Amino acid sequence: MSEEHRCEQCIIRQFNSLRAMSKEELKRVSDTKTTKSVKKGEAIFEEGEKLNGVYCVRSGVSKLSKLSENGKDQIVKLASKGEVMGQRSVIAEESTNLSAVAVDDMEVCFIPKDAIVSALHTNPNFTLEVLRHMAHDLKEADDVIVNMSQKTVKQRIAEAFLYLYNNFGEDKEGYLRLILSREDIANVVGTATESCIRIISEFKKKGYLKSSGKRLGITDAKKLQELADGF
Amino acid sequence: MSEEHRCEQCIIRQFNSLRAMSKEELKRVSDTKTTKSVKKGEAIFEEGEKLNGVYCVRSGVSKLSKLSENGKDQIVKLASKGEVMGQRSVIAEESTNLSAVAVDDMEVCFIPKDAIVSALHTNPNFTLEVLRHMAHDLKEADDVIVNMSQKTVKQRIAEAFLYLYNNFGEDKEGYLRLILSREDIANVVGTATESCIRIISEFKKKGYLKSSGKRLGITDAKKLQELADGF
DNA sequence: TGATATTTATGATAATTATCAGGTTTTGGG
DNA sequence: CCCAAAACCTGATAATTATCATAAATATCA
Repeated sequence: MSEEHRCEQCIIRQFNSLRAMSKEELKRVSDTKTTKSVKKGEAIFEEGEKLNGVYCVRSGVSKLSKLSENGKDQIVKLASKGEVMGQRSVIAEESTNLSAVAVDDMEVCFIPKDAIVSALHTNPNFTLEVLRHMAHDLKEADDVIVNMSQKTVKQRIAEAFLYLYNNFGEDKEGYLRLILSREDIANVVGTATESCIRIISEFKKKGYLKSSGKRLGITDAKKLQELADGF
Repeated sequence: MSEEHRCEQCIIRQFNSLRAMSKEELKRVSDTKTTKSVKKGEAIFEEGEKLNGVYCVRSGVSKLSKLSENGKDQIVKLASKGEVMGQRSVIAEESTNLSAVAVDDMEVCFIPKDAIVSALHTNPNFTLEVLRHMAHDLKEADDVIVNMSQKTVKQRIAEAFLYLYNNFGEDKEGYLRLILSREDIANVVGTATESCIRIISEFKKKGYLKSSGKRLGITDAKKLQELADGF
């Protein structure tokens, strides 16, 4: 299975910190990694687990979420092609605070921690690259905090659709490529599923969104943007 | 001014990533750093600025906040002794997304970026140490996101007081050492100032909090904890 | 110290959002 | 293809929170 792809040739790598690795380091990663298929809805890892490595997404999308006491999931991030999941846990040598569940059918590479950790100790370029990524993630997290506390649910939902459009694009008929359930959207935005459904219906009536089957598409991005910005 | 303290002897350093620096690197930091007093209410840097270095807090507390469109500040973090501010901006070579304003009278050391950046490129231990700190901050940020979206204002205020107690302690009479205005507390919690005041009044009536002048103290930590956890 | 500004407080009301309860539609597996 | 399960939808209502208005207490400083 691990003969299928060599990391050295993997294009995915260009998108993440692994590109800062040396030939030798990459070889080691490639020799120890395993590729894994994950069906839609399956978990890759669960909150509280100790991870023995990181997961590099080859295809598909995973939701990273955290359960709260009241039983609701808060989706903190959607990880897709090229993103590495579980870094934080490996770096800080703690158990994960997030669960990763496949939103799509996925292909992920599991890279045992040893190869990562030893590179972190010896290759400052790699470490710095990981650090840059994490700095970026932290900035994004700050933005999310501000949005959560200062914007209304309606604004946050408008923003979520623009996010889905910008990060995952749309198909030829103008429907968002990433298909999320209303419940998942609610969990991204941090609201009740019913409230989310109600607002999506409203947006459809007003002509900002369209739907066909389970697919949703944006029909008036400008209006959504205005809404998200608070007019 | 920079002769006042040598970083090599500075105890503060033990609390942050600088402890992973070599003797030579520290010497360079110490030679280029400047110490600065900041009066309560003064800004250390403002959102959008490009930082030419980082600020290491020697004493006092600073709020790191972000302005939202509606004119409200969201406080994302309170930085105190030993914490380094502005790292993210320097590492990612972007302008800051946060403003830093003194909550107390403060003493901070400004460390020009060159000394930091060159250490990041050559000393993997230092880079890794910074990375570990950032991984920790990111985990905390995720927790904040979940709290913001899943907990009520009342729960978040209860939590905020426990946070203030755990991180800054109390004086001999049992009042919180860090004195924040109701508005600042509201901005930490992400709510309207009036709502914050109302809930603090309620907590005082119920005997969870006490106040004297501008000081506030916890009188029933257990109840606050139960409240924060949702009974 | 007294005048002024700021902060804290509280009431009334409106807006937002969650919850509960019942539907309908859609989907996926046998 | 059919049937159960899941997802989606809508209404009624309750709970939470924001907003506006106004007053009292406190801090600041000339």
